[in-house]
Amino acid sequence: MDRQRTDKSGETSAQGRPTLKTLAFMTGLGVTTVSRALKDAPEIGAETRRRVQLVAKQIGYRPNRAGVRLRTGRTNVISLVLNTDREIMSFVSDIIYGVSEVLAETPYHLIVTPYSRSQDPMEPIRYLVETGSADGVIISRTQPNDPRARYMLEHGMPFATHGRTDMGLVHPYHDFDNHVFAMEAVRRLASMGRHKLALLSPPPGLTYYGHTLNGFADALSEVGASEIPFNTVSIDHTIEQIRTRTAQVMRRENRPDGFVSSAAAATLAIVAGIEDAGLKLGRDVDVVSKQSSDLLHLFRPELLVVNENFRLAGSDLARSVLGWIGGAAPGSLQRLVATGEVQAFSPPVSV
Amino acid sequence: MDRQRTDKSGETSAQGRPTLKTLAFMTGLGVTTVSRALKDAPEIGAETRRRVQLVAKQIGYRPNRAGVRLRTGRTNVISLVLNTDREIMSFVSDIIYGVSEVLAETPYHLIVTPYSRSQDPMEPIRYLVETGSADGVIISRTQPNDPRARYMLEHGMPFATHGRTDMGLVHPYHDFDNHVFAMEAVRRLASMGRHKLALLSPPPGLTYYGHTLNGFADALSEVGASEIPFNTVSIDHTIEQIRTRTAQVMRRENRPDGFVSSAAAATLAIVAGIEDAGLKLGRDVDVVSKQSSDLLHLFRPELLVVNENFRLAGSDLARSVLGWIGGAAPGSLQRLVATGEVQAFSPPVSV
DNA sequence: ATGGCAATCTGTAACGTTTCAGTATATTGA
DNA sequence: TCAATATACTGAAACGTTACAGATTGCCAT
Repeated sequence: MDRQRTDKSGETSAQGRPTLKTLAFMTGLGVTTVSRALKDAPEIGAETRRRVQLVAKQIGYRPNRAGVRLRTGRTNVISLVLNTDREIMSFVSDIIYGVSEVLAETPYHLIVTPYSRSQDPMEPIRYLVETGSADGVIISRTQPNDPRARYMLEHGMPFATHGRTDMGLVHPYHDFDNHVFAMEAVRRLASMGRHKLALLSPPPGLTYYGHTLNGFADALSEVGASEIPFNTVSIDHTIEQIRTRTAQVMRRENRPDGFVSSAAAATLAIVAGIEDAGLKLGRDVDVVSKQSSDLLHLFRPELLVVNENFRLAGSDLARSVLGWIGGAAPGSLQRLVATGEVQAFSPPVSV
Repeated sequence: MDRQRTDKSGETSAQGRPTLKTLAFMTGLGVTTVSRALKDAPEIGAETRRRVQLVAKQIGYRPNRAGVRLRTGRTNVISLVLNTDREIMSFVSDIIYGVSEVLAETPYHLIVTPYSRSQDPMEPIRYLVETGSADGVIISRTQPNDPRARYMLEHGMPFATHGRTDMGLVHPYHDFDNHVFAMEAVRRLASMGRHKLALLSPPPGLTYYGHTLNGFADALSEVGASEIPFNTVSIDHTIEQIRTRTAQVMRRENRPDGFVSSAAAATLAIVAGIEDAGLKLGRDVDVVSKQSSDLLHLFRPELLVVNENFRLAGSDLARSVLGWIGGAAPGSLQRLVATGEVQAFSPPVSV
């Protein structure tokens, strides 16, 4: 049995939603004419065009996505590829909101394609490309030599990355300037008299790990501060791991008097570790942290923060992919966001 | 020009991905036979079936979604409808992870359908139903008399709600027992000698607002405690609003000595407000809060918490919608999750 | 007049799938 | 032996869309 009762003439009987055939019947034109009239094709008379569009609006015609997709191969879908087991207190929702915001004005749908710990990160990408399930893809956790970017470039799938790559290939990206972030953080700590600094870095392997490390190192030598190694943990470790590791290092003789943290959740753990060791934030040690929502000052007003806007990242990434799909040069769709200044919430305690 | 070069026989030339026609050509069968063999139809010979399935696996055949969708009307899509401007420190990512987790094992894709402050919450629902863009829908921010649920029920769109409705209609839901949560919270506070309690409630209008209020009231009378009105704010208000309102109420003579908070982010604001008023958590006042990730004890170890698992909610909701689509009785797909016990992280200070 | 041409419009086919209505062959019952 | 029937398979049509290759009309230059 057929699920829809549409008679040959295209007259919708009761339930079926209108199709081109319906419009053709109502206007007395052929479906081809209707189709072209709706997309403002040049060889359609001005009056016919207006008439068709009016009727279409009146009866609430919406093109059938499956029909378009089958015929043209265009899916009107953007896929956001997400790792589902990193990042607590996650920025993921912000990115999704940002992407949604942009796609809402377009015929595009957002589909979320997950992959997990156990999987090859290439798997969802291959799936999307092979099945042609999306017109464009957004990926995060970008690596300097990212096989996903290379693969999509080779296969002509438009995409945008959250974070840059570093393999001489040109593609849209949105990135936060973590080099400058780390430098500003170090400078700020130095200006407060902190000169033995530890860095809680992003996970090694991701591009911004390098950016952060370089910025940190550059600023250290600029201000003449020294590094206390803290590289056995990264922001990908659990809260507990970071906390105990921080407590350990804070109990040592040569302990840091300043921390730079690349993520808000991790900062909670660092502070907890500091206090576990019997030390006090703002007196014995200062911490500069990135945050994506304005909450850390509630946690400890002594914290110094730099804001990273993931919602902006999301909308920017969405616009970039759409731009590439629309024919723009991928090289023109790259954006490096400048770090805002380091913000304090309580007056600094003199050391 | 056609985007794909597939000759009449179905032999894929280079780039095109295999279709039923390809399989038909390779096996020497008709497309109908191949189609039926792949879905284990009874009138296909056992050997043929195995042969077709083998070849299909070998060449990596995947049914074309647009083809299936056009022909059958099935989209293989579940839509998660989200409000994009509530909830900082949002549980949204957890729900998405939970849903993804379940859908990953199925042919279903997850599409995120947003709506914002300015829009009618019915709009995305109508869109989904009218365009048939999804086989099932998940909604949150459920109301006792929810027009979205009613509409989808009337139009035969399977769905599941995060939170219950209360209009005598039966549909799948996943809900956290906020009645019990509020009761346990009050009991715990009372057991610590706190008897003037304030409730930071969910936004009025949502179903669990009522559940929470009732649980709070029931327990108040049970333990003989009294309520300090705190209903000019809800967890939907901004951090700043909650903070200043808390500080106000804490400066009054008849101030609360205990808070029950329905959301973790709001709890940060409550504590900030308490401290703004020069009072101390654990000494002057205790706070019981729900949280969805295990972070509040880092914020203030004196906080008392109850965990709500949104990832579980997501996977549960996904399973429910799939179940309904698959023909299960909607009434059998309802789940009320019991509240875990109130957890403390530091020994209670005697009052 | 006639051929050419621009301006509008139209029918057909195809995208990949599933369903309907068969067809061909082998098997059974009388 | 012949018809009835079960088994295994098949072609055609349809879902809604767009691209291709016309078709029709009127108008102008020759």
